[in-house]
Amino acid sequence: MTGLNPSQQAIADRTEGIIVVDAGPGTGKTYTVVGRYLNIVKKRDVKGRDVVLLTFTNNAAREMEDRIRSQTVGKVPPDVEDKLKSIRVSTFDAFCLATVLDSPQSLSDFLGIRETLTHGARTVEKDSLNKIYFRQVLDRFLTGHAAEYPDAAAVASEHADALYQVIAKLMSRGIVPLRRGWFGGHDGRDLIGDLPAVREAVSELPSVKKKDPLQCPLPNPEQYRDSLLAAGFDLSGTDLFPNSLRTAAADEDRTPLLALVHDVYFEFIRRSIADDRLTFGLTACFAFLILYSDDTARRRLSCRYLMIDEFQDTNANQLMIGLMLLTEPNLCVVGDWKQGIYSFRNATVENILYFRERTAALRKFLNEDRPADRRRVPYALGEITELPLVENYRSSQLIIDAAYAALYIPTRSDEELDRATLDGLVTRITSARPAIGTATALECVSCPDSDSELDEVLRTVIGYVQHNQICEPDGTFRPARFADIAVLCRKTATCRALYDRCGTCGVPAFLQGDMEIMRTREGKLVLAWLKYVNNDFDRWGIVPILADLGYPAADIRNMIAPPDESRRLPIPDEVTRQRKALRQKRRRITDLVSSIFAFYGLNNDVTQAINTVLSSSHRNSLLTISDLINLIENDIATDTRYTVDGLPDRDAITIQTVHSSKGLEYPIVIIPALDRGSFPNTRGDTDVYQFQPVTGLRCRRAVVHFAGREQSVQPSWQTALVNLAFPPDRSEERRLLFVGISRAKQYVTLIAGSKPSTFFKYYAEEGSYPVRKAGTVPPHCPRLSELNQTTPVPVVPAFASRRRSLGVHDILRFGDEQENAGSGDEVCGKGMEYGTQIHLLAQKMAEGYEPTDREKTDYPQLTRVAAVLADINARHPDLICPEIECSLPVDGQNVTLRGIIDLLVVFPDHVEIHDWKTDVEDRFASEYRLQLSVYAHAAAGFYPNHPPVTCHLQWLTRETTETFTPLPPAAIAERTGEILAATDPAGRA
DNA sequence: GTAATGGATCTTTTT
DNA sequence: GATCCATTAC
Repeated sequence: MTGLNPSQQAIADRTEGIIVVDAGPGTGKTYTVVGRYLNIVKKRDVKGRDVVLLTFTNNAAREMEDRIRSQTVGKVPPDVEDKLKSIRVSTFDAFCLATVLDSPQSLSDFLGIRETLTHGARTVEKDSLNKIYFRQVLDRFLTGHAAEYPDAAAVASEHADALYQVIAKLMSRGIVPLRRGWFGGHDGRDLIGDLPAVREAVSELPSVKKKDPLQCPLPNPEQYRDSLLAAGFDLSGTDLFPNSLRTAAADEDRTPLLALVHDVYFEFIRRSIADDRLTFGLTACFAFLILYSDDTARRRLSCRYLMIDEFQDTNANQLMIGLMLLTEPNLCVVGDWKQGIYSFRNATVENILYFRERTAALRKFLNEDRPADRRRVPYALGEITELPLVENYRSSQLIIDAAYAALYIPTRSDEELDRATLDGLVTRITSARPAIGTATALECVSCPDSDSELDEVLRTVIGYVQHNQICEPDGTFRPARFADIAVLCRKTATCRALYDRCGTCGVPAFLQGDMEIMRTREGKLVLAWLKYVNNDFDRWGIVPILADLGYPAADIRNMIAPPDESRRLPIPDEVTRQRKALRQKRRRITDLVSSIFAFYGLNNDVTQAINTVLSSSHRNSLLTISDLINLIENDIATDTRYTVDGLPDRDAITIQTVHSSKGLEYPIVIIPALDRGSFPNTRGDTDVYQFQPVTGLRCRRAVVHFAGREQSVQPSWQTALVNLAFPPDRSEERRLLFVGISRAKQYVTLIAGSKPSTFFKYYAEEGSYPVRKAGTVPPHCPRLSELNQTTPVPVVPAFASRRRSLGVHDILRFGDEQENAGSGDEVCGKGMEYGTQIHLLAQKMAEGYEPTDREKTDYPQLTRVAAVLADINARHPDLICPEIECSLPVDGQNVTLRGIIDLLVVFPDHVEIHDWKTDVEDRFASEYRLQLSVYAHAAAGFYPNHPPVTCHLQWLTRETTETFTPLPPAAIAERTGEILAATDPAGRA
């Protein structure tokens, strides 16, 4: 490969041995990895299968593979091209899942569990569902065993989520419960921690200067009064022996806690295996255990060369997997500890920072029980070479230096950072973009309050677009566009607020990442209109609508509830007219929602997402407006997030979190809300269960027994005291700022509100960066208010090129007979709740669940479900898959249909689609046939050989099955076209 | 002058 | 719960 710079070339050329690559931002990491990969594959004695490349995201894996292909097709000898057919590039998750499904028996053998995972094992990605599942496991377990750990069980049942989290943390470190005792973590000793070190740290806490009576280093000692008294400390005198208190905290007896965590953890694993239910964490942990315990499986999956990308995002478990995978010491890890921002996912930058020590220790652990000829890591680590990438092809030197400065800023006034240590860890990089010249700056803007902060962001955006020049890779300049600008926020809430402001001010923007879309302006407008349309008497539903239209608060009050009738104002015509129009659509929900957005001229990423969510939420039952209102309110209440994928197909700024900006680059970056408490976030760990190698496993809550047999769960003074001696590490916040600033090529604006954080103050006060006055308009820049009027709102061009996503239900027609919904065609006349419940139970039954008698009584249709499932099982299918999402691109239309198949059954020679229908009558049968046909064609697409697919309408109430072959794709395309013509605003125009 | 104290304010990130 | 900051105490 040509075009590699010397530091890149050195890495690509060193194909053997163990290499740690420090790849700073914008240094051409992917390029180098691909070059190195090809150099390895070109070797005569290397087969395609010998090389493995592991990444974290599907995108990264795909990009690596694409780049490898594009650089080789027709450019390398045929034998090399041949090797690339067996290329092994995958994500950690995918690799681990394959490993687990490869040898499920070894896993059960190792753990001593009777049950085994089957090929039908499914990964549940949604963490909220996993927490619910864990809670069930915990509750069931405690029912029989709570008495064995009296106090610990009481705390656990109150804090199931926290227990789940700490167990996930243990998994990521390869600490696993065996039937007896622990595996990994020095046979569980890590859970106790390094007691001498804890004792010493606690005893070195600053001496007590505070007044009596509680001579105790704890802040707010009063809240521990009860537990200290219960623990036998004498609080009567002025002198409370601080030293004995300290030792007692360090040496707290945690035997019951450890026993409980062990047993619940083991039970969670056992039940997950029995239920064929995986999480990301379990899969990774299981893959590790299989590679550890099954020599054959390890050899089968092994490789001679391994490269791991984004190595700063790995955890101990993944590093061990990597070490065991290799048969030779040819490991290349690539990453940048300065961009390690995923500790909440249990990643640890120590893997790359202290690579030498960690690999040596892990290798020792993995080999210690084995003779020399049967080692799991069968090679010596040998020399470990550290090779940095030092040339940055993205940013100006000014930006690079500003980013590096972030790593040295204290997060609170008394935090002391050791400059020398940091200097030792930091590899400096230099800008290789001289063409940028002086067209680069970092400026600071301080605002009086957080509301004007949003305006300031927009003002800054407009200033950039009007005045700044962007340096193209070839060195030429052109005027800046909206699309050159990214606003990177610490919190999603800020992203959302900003997006809303862009909407009202007419600045084109798209929101990226997982967002609480129901809390956006769009979401709130839908909710307000639905309420207003749904209920004549809900006068207050109209308030947000009027406010959004810009009516003054006083006028609104006089429209809704005037202090006296003489002041009453009429509801504006535009609103009543719209309400009337919407009321006529109240039976066509999707149409209704689209009309609401059309009223505002809104058609964007968020409206798309809301449309998809709302239309896919109704299943075969019909959705009422009340159902939708409930759904939205529930989503708001539970902070539900949905993925908004904005395609940058128009000139708009990007709004996203700093986290999701990793790996991306923009000419201009604005980082707002550098406010105290927010960025850096100073909220400490409040998880009830905590685990760190030094302090071990501890719990922040304890049961306090009062004299009179009463008891209650209170903060644990022991844990509080220990934590006081180990202040929280906020270096990740610095790295986050590093990531944010280093996304920029030329310009950065930092914005803070009335209480700027230490981060902001550093740049504004200590650096030599320009400070712009808030509210002042940059020269030549029109005032925002003027801009509001002169810029046509909305600045939303047609979305013709955009691929639309429709729910399958959107293309179904249920006719106007639905006016009678609730009496006739609504599922058994019992509403959506009923139908949803049956689907939920049917799903669980397909997974082996036996409904309770109560459920059988409440839902008589379940008998039919059981019969259908029994029939399916009797025919020995390869796979039964309930509730699987599918999507079908429609030929000739720029549309993808999405839906959820109730039950997908795979046989060796054909595939069946089953759908539960609870309708009393079959009047919608033809629509349902269309629905299942969509599923059928989507399912056929899963399989490369396109097996024949049959559809089965399961009429549960009528106790019949209707089997048919799917309608042709043309029928689906025709209907989709009709629906689009009727609802697409562009089509009408 | 320093040290203690109370009040106000903030409260994530998601393959 | 952690942090900063203004106020109070001496």
